[in-house]
Amino acid sequence: MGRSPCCDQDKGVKKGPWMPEEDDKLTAYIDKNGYGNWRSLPKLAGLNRCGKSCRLRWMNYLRPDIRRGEFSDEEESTIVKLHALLGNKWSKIASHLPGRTDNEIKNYWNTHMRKKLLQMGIDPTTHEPRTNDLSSILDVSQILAAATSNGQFNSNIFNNNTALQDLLKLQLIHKMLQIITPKAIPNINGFNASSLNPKPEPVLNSFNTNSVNPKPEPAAGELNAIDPQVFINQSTNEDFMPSFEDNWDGFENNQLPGLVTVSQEDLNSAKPGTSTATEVTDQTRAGMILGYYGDQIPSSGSVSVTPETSDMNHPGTTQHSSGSDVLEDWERFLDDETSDSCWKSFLDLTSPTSSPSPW
DNA sequence: AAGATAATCAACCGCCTTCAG
DNA sequence: ACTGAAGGCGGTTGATTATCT
Repeated sequence: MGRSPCCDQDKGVKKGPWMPEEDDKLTAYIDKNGYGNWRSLPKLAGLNRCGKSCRLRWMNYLRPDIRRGEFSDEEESTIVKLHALLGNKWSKIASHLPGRTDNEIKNYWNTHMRKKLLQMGIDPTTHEPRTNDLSSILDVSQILAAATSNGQFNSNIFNNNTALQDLLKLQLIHKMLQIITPKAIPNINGFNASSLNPKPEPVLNSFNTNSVNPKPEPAAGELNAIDPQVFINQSTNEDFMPSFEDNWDGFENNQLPGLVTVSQEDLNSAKPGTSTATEVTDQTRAGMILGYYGDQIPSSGSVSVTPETSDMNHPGTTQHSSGSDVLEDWERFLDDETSDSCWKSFLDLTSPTSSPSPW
């Protein structure tokens, strides 16, 4: 026969918030005896609680190695990247953040980081640009036109302008995808400055630009006359972002690294309107992440450079083979602090040399 | 100042996997 | 090999606190 029931004495066990005395009892018991059998622990510790409840309380709040307080930029960065890779695998994400619990990370994600990504125009579930609101993403050429008045690039507009930096990154990613699959990724022609205002979002899937942006859009002809100060003034994201100038040299000299492709199947599954959160598999997600965030393909495992299948228009394009190894490779890549490149510092939002960091 | 609304987060619920019997 | 409890996990709830009107 199997074991006896865990909480068959559940009738009458206390629920709800823990009292300090209960915490003391649980801590004292575990300090003295350790834990191993949560089922029998409450009785032995003199607690009228379910074993599960004791475990949760200990794991999430009483453990001595728990780290409380604000999440650092570095922690945010790790969470974003791991969430992009793993999805809502909070315990796995927590294992990369010493002292943080899955519950805390989950709460933090749902209350803070989801909003942040939405404000940046990124779908927090898929980590893709929200292509059903592409009008909110600027065309990089227009930004550059605004920044190069008098024929000279004015890098000052990028300083302390985190929203603009976000948009530049998004735009670059978008252009990459356009190059890879021009049919799947529509052009971005419209621009609405008011959409830069972080606002509470309506239901994501029924997002309607007009519903959030009551102001009239500028005429098409006005696009090239955008005053950069508009963006600066409208930016309310005052935290994070490495300096754009740190990454500008290579970009300015057209020294972008080779693009990273994903399979057509991956891209098809990621097309707007054809994929849902549950339909995006880990492998697809890994492929998209490699395309979005990475230029450095892990040297081992299933990922390899395959020139014969690469886009000849974009030397250096690499292709990954699908497989669960990709996830492991990518995890190793995330842990590899020695990797460094234009893309890493540009798209990797946690450049350790830049502080503060967005994530 | 008071009520309404939004944000936060501790804790519960129920499902899934592992493993003891 | 099978059964079923224990442990683990992710989704959700609801109480509390903060902010807005």
